[in-house]
This record gives sequence, structure tokens and C-alpha cells, in this order.
Amino acid sequence: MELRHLHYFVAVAEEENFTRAAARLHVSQPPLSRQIRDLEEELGVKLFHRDSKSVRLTDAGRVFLHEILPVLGQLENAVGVVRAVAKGERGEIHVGFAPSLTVEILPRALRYFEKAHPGVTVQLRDLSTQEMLAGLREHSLDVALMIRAPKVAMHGLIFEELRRHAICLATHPTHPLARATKVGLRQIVNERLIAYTLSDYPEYRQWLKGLFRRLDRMPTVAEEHDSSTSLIASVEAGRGIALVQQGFECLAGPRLKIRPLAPPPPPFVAGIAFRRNTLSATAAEFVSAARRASQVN
Amino acid sequence: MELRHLHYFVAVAEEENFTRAAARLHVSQPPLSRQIRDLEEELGVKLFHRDSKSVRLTDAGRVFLHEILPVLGQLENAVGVVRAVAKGERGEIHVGFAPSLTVEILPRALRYFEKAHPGVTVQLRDLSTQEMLAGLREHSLDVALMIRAPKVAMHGLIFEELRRHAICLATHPTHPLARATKVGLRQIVNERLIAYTLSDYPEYRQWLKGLFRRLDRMPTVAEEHDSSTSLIASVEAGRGIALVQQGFECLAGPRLKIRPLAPPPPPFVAGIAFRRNTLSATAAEFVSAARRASQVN
DNA sequence: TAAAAATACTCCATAGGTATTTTAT
DNA sequence: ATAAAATACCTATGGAGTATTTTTA
Repeated sequence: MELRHLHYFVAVAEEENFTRAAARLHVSQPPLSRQIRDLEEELGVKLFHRDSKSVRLTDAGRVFLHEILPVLGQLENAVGVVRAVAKGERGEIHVGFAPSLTVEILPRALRYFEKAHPGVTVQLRDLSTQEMLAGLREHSLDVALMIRAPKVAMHGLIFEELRRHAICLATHPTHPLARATKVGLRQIVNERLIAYTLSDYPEYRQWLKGLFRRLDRMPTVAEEHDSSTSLIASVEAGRGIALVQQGFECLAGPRLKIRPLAPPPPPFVAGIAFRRNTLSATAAEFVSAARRASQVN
Repeated sequence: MELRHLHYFVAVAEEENFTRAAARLHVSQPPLSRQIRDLEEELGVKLFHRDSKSVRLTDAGRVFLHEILPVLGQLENAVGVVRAVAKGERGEIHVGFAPSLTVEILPRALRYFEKAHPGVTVQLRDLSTQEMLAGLREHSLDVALMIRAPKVAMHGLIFEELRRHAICLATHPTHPLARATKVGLRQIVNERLIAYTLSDYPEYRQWLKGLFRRLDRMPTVAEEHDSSTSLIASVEAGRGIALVQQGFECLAGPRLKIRPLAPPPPPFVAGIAFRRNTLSATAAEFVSAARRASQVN
């Protein structure tokens, strides 16, 4: 049985006439008769009473028509839905992001994307880099806004750089270094450092290690935090200093003093990651929205 | 698009592998690849991400699978239902009957039929002969238990005789004729006759007319009734006599006296009517149940 | 007799097969 | 190098066309 049989059956049932149904289907009458006969044979059921003057559904045929019409309707609907999804008119996209590191890019990217694809639901998930990479691999995420993790395996994934963020020093407003115009790395090696957790943000800690490699020592990591909120609170409480990215002001507000480092150390590289091969058109659109969002204002 | 495409798509989606899916479908891999490609082209949608190591659904493909699976299920179900209907395991049959004239046959026929086709709903409709013939013609009835109407057009319909009912005289128990062993037609020509209505039971009135044709006169039709119940009440009240069929006792009980006519006039012919060409297997089964039911005990 | 469906046949489009190439790891 | 999908090409099933016959009112 093929859809052809069903469409032919519906036409004959509705026209109650093979010749008219054939015309409506743009085929000639004999093949139509044959297809209906084949369908009846396959079902083992007579679908029509035929005589030379009239063609009418049998009881079984009436039941079949009744069962088949909604099926054909749903099928047509399915085709419409799948095309809409492929065109990005409908659907769902799962986006992972590191909240503290993408404060500027994410909202703008969302705005651009929403404008282009109002029918697509964006599922946002606040995740660590590790979770994002795992999520991308197991297809629970489509794209991830994250910081480049230099020594992390990216098999099958692509990391596309969007923006570089200079590293700044965040201190309590009354801290001695808060007034310095230029802060060098050497000036902070004896400070207590408030950092992100090693388990959730290994790339941050790698970067930290690399930052002080040229010097003979690095500051003690006095505390670990798994969120910017608690890290800010800790620095505000005077428990230590933190190294954060340019733009951190909009998270910390006036509670912390943010100073640039000089000479500027290698910056954070913010970007977007996605699977190399299995990127949906919609996800690709999100990537380009993120690209636009990261263009300097 | 044909069902083949959908079945192939489901197999590949579930196996996530063309070679295995091909084996499962009992076809070789290249035709399968081709059919999937054709489907994708027709939809204008990429359904799978392919690389040499893995095949995975795209987002659109996942949506399509989700939409298509219930459709294929319903289709399979429809095939099952239509076969059940054709086999008489399920379905509906519309039966018209003249209550007063089929008191013996109908209940027995129903019992036989119910036993053979417990899944079939029997819709019973108490109708006049005219209504039954119209119902059969417009397919709102499948079969009708009725009295033969000699001069009524039966184009396209078949009347199959089931049983003959001798004509009897029904009187009030104290009526002079109630004691007679044999009642001749001549003895009742001066009686007031209680009859069925001309409009609903024309064949009864035709038969009545024919009955007295040989005599020079016929009894006055004093009253008309459209149901046996009211006819019985009227005769019981002593308003006249009635001519009814043998077996009427079980309707009238002891309220009326039923006497045979002698010599016996042409009897009522009870039978079953149905369309000549468009008789469902189930309806045919009902006809044969009625045949069995009308066999003498 | 006429109107419609069924049958007989012919043709070719295409589903499916085999052999081979391409591709990505 | 390997494993799987895609491509190339061939075969033949069967869908569709034309001409004709059958059916029944």
C-alpha cells in the first residue's frame, strides 16, 4: 500500500465515479480502476459497490475513508511543520552560556536572533565550559557562548572567536591598588586571589597559571567561587582581589573598582562553540546573530 | 512522496545507520540512500546529518519523525479496523422493522445475529413499510423486516419471503363471533373494521381491498390506527373488529379473542427487504439470521 | 442502447540490484 | 586503512497510457 492508493481511494469515494475521479487526479480511468482493485486486494476488503450506473462506498469503505482522511491531513501538516522548522520559522534552539563572560554579547545576540526567527524558542542554560562542551557533544546544546579553553579537546567542535576582553583587576574600592592608573602583574603576586572554581572553570585556571608563568611566583588562590555573584561579594568584603574581564563593571557596579592591567596580558577570548558537522540552519543563524552582536558598537 | 519514503525514513532514523536500516528493510543500501535523498529533495529539507562514521537526525528530521510516527500508527490501525468491519467483527447495521408484524422473527433473528457478530451494533428502527423502502433506497437502512407490498415498486430492492401468516379475526372477547370455530369473510362484511392507517400501511389496505374483491361489498373502515397498541385498545373497547395476522395473540394477550378465518384467505407474507447490489457482508449475515429465525420451531 | 467500469496490451519511469567510488576518521 | 555512504549503471517491476470489451440499467 502506498499513499497513491489512499489518495486515489479518497478521490473515488468523494466523486462516487471513477471517470471523474481520474480526471481530478490527472490520470486516465483504467489505471485508477486498477489501483483501487489492488488496494482492495491488499486489504482483502471490498471498498466500493460498483455497477455501471453508480459507485458507492461499502460500509467497510466508509469506515476506511473516515479513518484515512485525518491521517492524510496530519501527513500534510507534518510536511508543513518540517519545512517551517527547516526554514527557521519554527523550532527550538538550545544555547549554553557563561553568564559572567558573555554579559554584552548574549542579550544583543538574542535580540538579533529573535527579530529574524520569532517562531523559534531559545532555551538558555547557564553552564560551565565543561558542561557546555559535554552538552554540545551529546546534542543537548546547539551552540555555546564561552571563553576559549586553550588546552581542552575540541574534537568535532568549532570555536569561533567573537571578541577579546582585556584582563582587569577587581578590588574593593578602598584597596591600595584601586587608585593606581596602571597595575602590573608583579604588583599583585602577593595578594590573595579570589578565583572561579577549578572544577567548573578549568580554562580560567589554566589561563591564570599561564599568566604568571613568566614570573617566578603567582598569588595564592584564597577562595573559589562558582558564580560571579558570590565572587563579587567576596571581593567587596575585602577578602581578596580578582582578575576579571573588561566589561565586568556592568556586573559589579560601583561595589568594586576595576583597573586595567599594564602591560596588557593575553586577553580572554570570548566566542561561540558548535558542532562541526551537525549544525542546524537555525543554529547557524544564531551564530551569525552572535557575530553581529560582537561587532564593536 | 509515498509511504515507502516514510517507512525508510523511520528505519534510518531509528537505526542511525543506512546499512543496518537497509538490512532491516530487506533492501540494499544504495536504493535506501536514494529514497532518503529523494524524500529530502521533495521536502526541501535535510533530514539527516551524515558523515562516514555516523548518521543523525537534523532538528527538522527529529520533528518529522515525531510527526510521522503517529500517522503511520493510525494508518496501520485503519487497516485493522477496515478488515474487522469487512469480516463483520465490528461495525453497524441499520434494521427497519414493522413491530406488529415481526414479533416472532425479529427477536430470534437478533439473537442469532448477536451470537455470530457480537461486535456489530444493530440499530433498530420501528418504521412503516413506506419509510423502510425509502430508508433502503437512501442507504439509511441496510435491511428491513416487513410485509410484502404487492403493488409497490421495488426497483433495485429484493424482497425475500420469510414466513406466511394466516389472517385472523380479532374481536372483543364478548363479541358474538368470538365463539365461532370458523369465521367466513361474509360474516364480517357488516362489521365496523378497525384498520391501520392508509398513509403508513398502504400495503395492508391494498391487501384488505383485495380480500373482499370477490364479494360485492366490504366492511366499513370505522377507524384508522398507526400502531398495534392503539388498534388493540380500540378493539378491546368494542369499537369494532380487526383483521390481523396469526400470532397476534402474543401482542394482544387475553384482551382480544383471535379466531382463524375459513376458508383461509391469502396470508400476509412477512419477509426481509434489502438492496440488490450494495449489500454488506454483515447485512447479508443478518438476512441469513432472519432466515434461520423464520424456520418453524 | 448507452454510459461507465473492467480488461488487454504496451511503454517507460523508477525502485531495486551490483559494482565501484568517495569521504572522513 | 577502514568503514560507511554516495554514485554509476543496469534490470525489471509495475504504474500509466490507448484501445477494447464487458456490464447493467
